Amino acid sequence: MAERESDRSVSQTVRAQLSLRDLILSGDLRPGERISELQAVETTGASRTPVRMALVRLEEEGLLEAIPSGGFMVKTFSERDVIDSIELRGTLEGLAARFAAERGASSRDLEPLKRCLDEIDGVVRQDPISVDAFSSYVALNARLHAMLTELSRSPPLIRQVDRASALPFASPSGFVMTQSTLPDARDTLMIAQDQHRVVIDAIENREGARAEAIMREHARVAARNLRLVLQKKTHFDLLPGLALIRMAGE
Amino acid sequence: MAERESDRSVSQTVRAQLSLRDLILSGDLRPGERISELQAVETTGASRTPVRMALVRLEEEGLLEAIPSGGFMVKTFSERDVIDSIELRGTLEGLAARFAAERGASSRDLEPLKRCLDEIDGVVRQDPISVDAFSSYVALNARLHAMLTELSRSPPLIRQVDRASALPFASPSGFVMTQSTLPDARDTLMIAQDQHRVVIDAIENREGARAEAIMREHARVAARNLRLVLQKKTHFDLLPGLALIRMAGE
DNA sequence: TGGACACTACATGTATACAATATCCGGCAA
DNA sequence: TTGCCGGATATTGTATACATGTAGTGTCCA
Repeated sequence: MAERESDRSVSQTVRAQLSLRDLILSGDLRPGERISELQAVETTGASRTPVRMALVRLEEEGLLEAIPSGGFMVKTFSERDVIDSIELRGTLEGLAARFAAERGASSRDLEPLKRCLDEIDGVVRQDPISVDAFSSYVALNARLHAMLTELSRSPPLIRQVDRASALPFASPSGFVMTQSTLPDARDTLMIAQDQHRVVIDAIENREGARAEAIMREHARVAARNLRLVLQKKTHFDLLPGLALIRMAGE
Repeated sequence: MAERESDRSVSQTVRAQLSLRDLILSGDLRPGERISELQAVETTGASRTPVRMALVRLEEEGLLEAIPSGGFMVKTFSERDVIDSIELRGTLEGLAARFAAERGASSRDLEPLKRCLDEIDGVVRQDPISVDAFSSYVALNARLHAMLTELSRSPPLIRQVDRASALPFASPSGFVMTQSTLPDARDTLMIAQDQHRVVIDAIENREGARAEAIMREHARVAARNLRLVLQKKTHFDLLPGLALIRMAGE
C-alpha cells in the first residue's frame, strides 16, 4: 500500500495502526494468524514501540484478539457474529434516536439532517444509480448516521455507537457498496432512505419508541444484505473485512 | 493501596493498570488532572513502557481521556453521563436477555442461574440485612448478571456489555453497597431480585420482548439509587469512582 | 504597562538494547 | 512407535536512552 503524503505529519503509532488495519481488512493477514511484531515492524516501517501501541488499539477496536501467552492474532468472525454486531449497532442507534426524541431536537438541530436527507434524495432519484452515486450515498449515509447519533447529546452513548460501528461490516454504510451490483439495489436504497425520513419525523414529534424501533429495523437492512452477499460469495472486494468472516463449514 | 501478593505473578502492564485504576477511582488523581507518565512511573514502580500501555488501556476503558497535544487526563462525568451509562448498560443487557429468550435456553443452561437465584433469596430473606450480606449480594448479583449475558451466546454482545459495565458506577452491582445504608434498602433488593426471577422466567418461556423490557427496567433501579446517593452527598466512599462525577454547579 | 517573542525546561513520542519466557524440534527412553 | 524431556531459537515483555514538540516563563520592546 502506497504511503500517503499526509501520513508524514501524523505519529508513527497512527501510521502503523492504519497500515496494519489495511493489512488485516484486506485479508493479507489471514484470520487466526498470529501477528509477529518484528514482521509488523518490517511492513510498517515504524519501530516496535509504536507497533505494539497500534496492536493494542486494534485489539480494542475488535480486529485483533490477545493470545494468552502473549501477542495478538487476527480475529475471525462467524456469520452469526456479524449479524449480532449489526443488531447491536442498530440497538445502540435506536437508543440514540430515542434519546434524541425524548430530549427534544429543535428545528435548528434538525435542519442539517434534513438537508442531508435532501441530498440523499437527489442521489436515489436517478435510475439506474451509477457507481459514483453509490459512493456519494455511502458518504452521505455515514454523515446522516453520525448526526443522528450526535442528536442524542450523550457522550457515553456516542462513544459506544462509534465502537460498535468500528468493524467495517457492522458500520451503517458497510454493505451499501456490496449491494450496488444487486438487481434491486435501488429499491433497497429507497427503503433505507424512507426509514431515514421516518426516524427524523419521529424525533421531531418526540415519538421515542417509534424512533427507536425504526432505527433497529433500519440496521436489519444491512443484515439482509450480508446474507445475500455471503450466499453469492461474490463482491468480497467491495467490503474490506469480509475476509475475516469464516463460513459455517470452514 | 497495599500491593497484593498475586500482583507479583502478573505483568508490569497489568500491575500498572490496576494501580492506576485504583488511584483514579479513589479520587487520588483528580478529575481533569493530567496524568504525568513520569509521576505514574514513580507511583507504580513499573517503567514507562508498561505505564504507557496501561494508560492506553485505561483510556479504552473510559477512565481516561486523550489530550490532543499528547498524554492523558482523568475523565470527568456529569450526572447525566452516569445515568446514560446505566441506561446503556441496561439496554445491552436487555438485548442479551432477548437473544437468550429467542435462541432458547435449555433447563440445563438455566440451572446454574436458578441456583444463584436461590442463593440471593437466602441473602435477601434476612431482615435486617447485615453488611456482610450486602457484600454477598454484590458478588451473587455480579455472577447472575454475567451468566445472563453469557446466555445470549453472542461474543460480540458479551464484549460490549463488559465494556459498558467497566465503569464502576455503570456496573450492575455498582450502587448496591451505597444503598446499604438507606432505610428501604431491603425493599429495593427484594424488587431487584423479583426482576431477576421474572427475566429468567421470560427467557425460559422464550418471551423475548418481556425479557428485554425487564432488564432495561432493572438497570433503572441503579439510576434511582444514583440520584439518592448524589442528593445525600454521602457514602461516597462506598462506590469507588463516585469521585469522578462532577455535580451540576461545579 | 501590556503584549509578543524567545528561551528553557519538561513531557511525550520513538528507537533499541536487554531479559524473560514460550515454542518448537530433536533425541532418548519406555 | 509414541511420549516425554531438554535445549536452542525466536518472540514478547521491560527498561532506558534519545529526539521532538509543547507549554510555561521571563525579558525586552512598543
